[in-house]
Amino acid sequence: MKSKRQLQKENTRKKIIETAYAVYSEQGFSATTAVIAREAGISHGTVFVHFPSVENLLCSLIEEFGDDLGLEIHRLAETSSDIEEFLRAYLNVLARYEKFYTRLIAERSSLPEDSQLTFANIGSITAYHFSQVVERERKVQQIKNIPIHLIFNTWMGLIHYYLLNKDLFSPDMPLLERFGPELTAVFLKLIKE
Amino acid sequence: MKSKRQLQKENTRKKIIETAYAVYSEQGFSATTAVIAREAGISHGTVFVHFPSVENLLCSLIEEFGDDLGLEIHRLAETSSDIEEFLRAYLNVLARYEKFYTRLIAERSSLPEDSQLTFANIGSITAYHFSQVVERERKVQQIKNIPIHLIFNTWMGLIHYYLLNKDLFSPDMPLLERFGPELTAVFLKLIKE
DNA sequence: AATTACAATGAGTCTATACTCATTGAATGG
DNA sequence: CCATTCAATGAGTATAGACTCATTGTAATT
Repeated sequence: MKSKRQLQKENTRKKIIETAYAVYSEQGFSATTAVIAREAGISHGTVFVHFPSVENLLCSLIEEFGDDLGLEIHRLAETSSDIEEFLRAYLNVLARYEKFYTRLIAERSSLPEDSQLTFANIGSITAYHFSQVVERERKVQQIKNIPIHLIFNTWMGLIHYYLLNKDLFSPDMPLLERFGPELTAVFLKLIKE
Repeated sequence: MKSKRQLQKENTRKKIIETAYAVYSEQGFSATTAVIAREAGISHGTVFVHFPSVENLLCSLIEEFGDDLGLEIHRLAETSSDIEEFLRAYLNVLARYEKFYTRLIAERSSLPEDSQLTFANIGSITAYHFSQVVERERKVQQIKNIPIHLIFNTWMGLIHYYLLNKDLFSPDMPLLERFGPELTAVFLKLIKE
């Protein structure tokens, strides 16, 4: 049985994580603890009651995010019947996290090393499931004779390039909503014989 | 006729630009003016005699870099006989600036707005010449019926993705030297019928 | 009811780094 | 040869932002 205090503490921790997620999504990772505390409606010092450092907060946040995203991608890889369906579904999931994900890829190099590693895991998981789906597809359809990791990297490169240049391509609406279908179609056209 | 003083001043300015270029290439743009001054063998205050702010120094630096790179790409677009030759030559030029260029794309979002705009110009110039070369090629060879800007963005996405993940793909040697030819070959295979 | 534990507070400390400016000494010009 | 200019200096200032800790008030325990 959880005491009132424990519950309160957990709530506060959750509140910080949620607020940090929202604030970082909007302002990027240079947002300060002061802003997060204000938005969360708590005092500045409280952040450090729950997390020993911003670095630690950030890492917890990315870990949680990675677990979520990884889980969804895993599910997609199992349920999708072909590569087209998988790519579409993948972009739909990514679209839900678009702002945060875009911040991650845009500012990755300025994150603490721990956070970078945690984020790199998300990449590995995605690569793994992507490869599975393509291998399955190869038995059914003609896909160009190109190493699978290069096919994957072309896909990720294309999606990341668009996300990173959202200001250029789709300044006024979510990028994946605007360009997801077109990018999927073009990518499929490229990899097929 | 230039006085000894003018020469001295120009030299110091050049020295600062060169040193900043080298330091930023190695350490990223979070490198401090203190480090640049030390490496340049001048005192800290001198930096601010020549540039009103780090922001201004950075912008001058990127402008100069962009002019160089733009000029070379322009030349390549005119001299290359086909797309394969152009892409090869393009990567060779980029390889000379690899470290700095990679820092730019990795840390772009944390640069001051001026610098981001200056850098965006480099992208436009590249896109323009790239398109020219592909249009020329289209008359000679079968290239998939895909809008040219998407072909360009796929190429840039692929190259940037590899540069941004250099640690993963080629931690111990320049990335473009290691992967340039392979990436060119795969890209050409993708866009041809 | 009294005592203890502890989540939360927020004013205050510490550090990093951009930027300033009075001073210096060499180059320039009359 | 003296006066003036100005590039260069580097100790000093200002600011931002992470992190601390003595204090507070409420929940838990006795």
